[in-house]
Amino acid sequence: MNDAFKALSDPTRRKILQLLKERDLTAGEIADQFNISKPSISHHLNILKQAQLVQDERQGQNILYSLNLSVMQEAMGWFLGMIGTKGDGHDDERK
Amino acid sequence: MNDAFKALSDPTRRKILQLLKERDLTAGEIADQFNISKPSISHHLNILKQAQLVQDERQGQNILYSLNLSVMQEAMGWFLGMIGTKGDGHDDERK
DNA sequence: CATCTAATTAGACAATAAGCTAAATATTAA
DNA sequence: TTAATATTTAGCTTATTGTCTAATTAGATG
Repeated sequence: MNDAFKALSDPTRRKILQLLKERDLTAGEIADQFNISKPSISHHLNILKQAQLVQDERQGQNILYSLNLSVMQEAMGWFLGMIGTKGDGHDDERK
Repeated sequence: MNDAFKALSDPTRRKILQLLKERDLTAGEIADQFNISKPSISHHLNILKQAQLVQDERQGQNILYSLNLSVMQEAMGWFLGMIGTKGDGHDDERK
């Protein structure tokens, strides 16, 4: 979960996720969208993979990346908890 | 928005936000919850303030911090967009 | 005004992270 | 098996970040 937040803190990685939202892409197709060297993109992809935000699958010469939404949903749960009723779970706010 | 994601990437700062969810706290009260020096906490608070995730208000000798949920809601919007229908907005997926 | 408390600012330092080039691995194809 | 393509791994450099101590600012109080 901490890995996910760390991974999401980089704008390049967030953009990669947005690209993968449209469709699955190979490492090369992803790299083509950025002015960043392929090894650097590979590194970003690895960080996203560690955080379980993406999955990869070799398809012949290519490696196809796809979104893994389950961790993203977890992260969203964190926000929901944060936005929920102020003070929930501790103080007694009943009227 | 990028500042918000950056701010959220640190576990100490996320914990600060969770404390503030329960109730508004002074800088000192926040610092008391951590094994980290006051200046370091002050720095974290400043990052949260830059990201507009918290607000501060001086009250006499103390400075009271409180959550600002609007940016958090924006960030959650990002997740909602990500979790929404795959490929939305670009490919034609009508059946 | 002198002093005490609360909090921040300044400056230093070690660890982390993002980027690059060059080299290595894996797969396909000639 | 040699060559070509796709991707990753290794190693390095620079920038950013989290932490600390010491010094400063701001308000409250004797």
